[in-house]
Amino acid sequence: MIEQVKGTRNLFGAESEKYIHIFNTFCDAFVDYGYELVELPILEHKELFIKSIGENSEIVTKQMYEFKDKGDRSLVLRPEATASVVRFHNEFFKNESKKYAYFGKMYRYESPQKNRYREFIQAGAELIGTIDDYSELQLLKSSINFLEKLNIKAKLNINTIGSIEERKLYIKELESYFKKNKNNLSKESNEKIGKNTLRILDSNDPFDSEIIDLAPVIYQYLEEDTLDRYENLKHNLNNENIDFVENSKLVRGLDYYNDLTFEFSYKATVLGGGGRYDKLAESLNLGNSTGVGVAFGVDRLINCINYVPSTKKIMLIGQNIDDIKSVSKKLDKSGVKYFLPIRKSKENTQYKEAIKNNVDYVINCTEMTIKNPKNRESFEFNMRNLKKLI
RNA sequence: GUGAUCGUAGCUCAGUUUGGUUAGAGCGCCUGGUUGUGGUCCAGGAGGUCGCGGGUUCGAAUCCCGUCGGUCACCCCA
Repeated sequence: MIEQVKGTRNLFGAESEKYIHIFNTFCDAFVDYGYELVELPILEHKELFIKSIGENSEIVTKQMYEFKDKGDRSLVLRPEATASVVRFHNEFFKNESKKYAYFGKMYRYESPQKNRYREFIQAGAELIGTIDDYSELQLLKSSINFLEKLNIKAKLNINTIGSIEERKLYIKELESYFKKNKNNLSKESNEKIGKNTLRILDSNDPFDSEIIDLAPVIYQYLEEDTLDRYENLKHNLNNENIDFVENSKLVRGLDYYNDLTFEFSYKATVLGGGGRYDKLAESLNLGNSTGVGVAFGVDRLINCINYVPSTKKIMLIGQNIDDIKSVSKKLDKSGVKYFLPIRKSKENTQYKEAIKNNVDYVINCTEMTIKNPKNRESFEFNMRNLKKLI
């Protein structure tokens, strides 16, 4: 038997219903509020991610699906979309400021487990061009609105990681601190010293916790301007009554962020995150647009929400096509949607099919009756009776 | 990349310890009948390369090796 590719997912039944609901909710929260939906290619040049995410990042060194096409181009399946959106923006709207929304598949070659797939879906939003603190605020507000519409009470964690220069300084200090204490750090963390020093802060090995707790905090290495901007954001959030937790150890996996970084988590799961990326366009040689963005893991949202569709399901049954046709014509005219039996099987079989599909009303097109299979109520079929029920 | 665990019918699983006719069950599916305040009941039927490949053996679902896939954890992340 041909098995499915490792780390891919088939969304079906209740899961695909959730998928539709999440997409619709995403459009309600972002697209309907002026974020323009952009459907970008899954294939991109490898270079785009090396120059944006960072040469030494885990994603670039280990996790990209890459190959040469027949024209000898080095292509990859996109591991994330922010760099693509920045590429798109600067290709077509270089001197403008715009808001974007995207919803699509991403690919990372990792070992799959709960809430982590090799082919996964991200829903994200980006504000690109000349942006400011108000841009950050509204992105966070839209994100919270999105999660609330999905009935998720997520926790917002925020942090500032300063400019790239400030961060360099901090990393240097952190590196020498960790080197001094390397005997009290786990093997994994030791391997990261010098290569991925910041990421050590993220370690959840209890052995590391003491050293990490006593590590120098980034805020000591930031310029007054940077801290002012951060204070300003916190002020704005408070002003909007948005709950957040400040976490000086919040370090995100992509190199291009500066100043603001944030994450939305629910229980132990990170549902989404993002931040500011003012130098991303520059590092791609695409100009000097600034930006801020968020991305949500749609698979994680699917795994986390409870959702029962609220529209009533109706199914028509009957063995005579003409009978069904006359009823369906009336429903079509009123814009009422319905299921049809998969074939002209016997009535009892069709009735069972309706029950299996969990429909709310069955219309028997031969008897011209409406039946509720849950409580066995029966009504004469006409549009007035039906409208009363749905 | 590392580790644990699983893989037999569409689904849930028994059978693997101790190798032995033609590999089973329940549910589901199909056909016919029954019921018609319709989900019941009866009869019949379809459906399996026992994940895949190799090895040991007279003989492998069963033992050994490899591999692919699922689940989970580490790592990392959304």
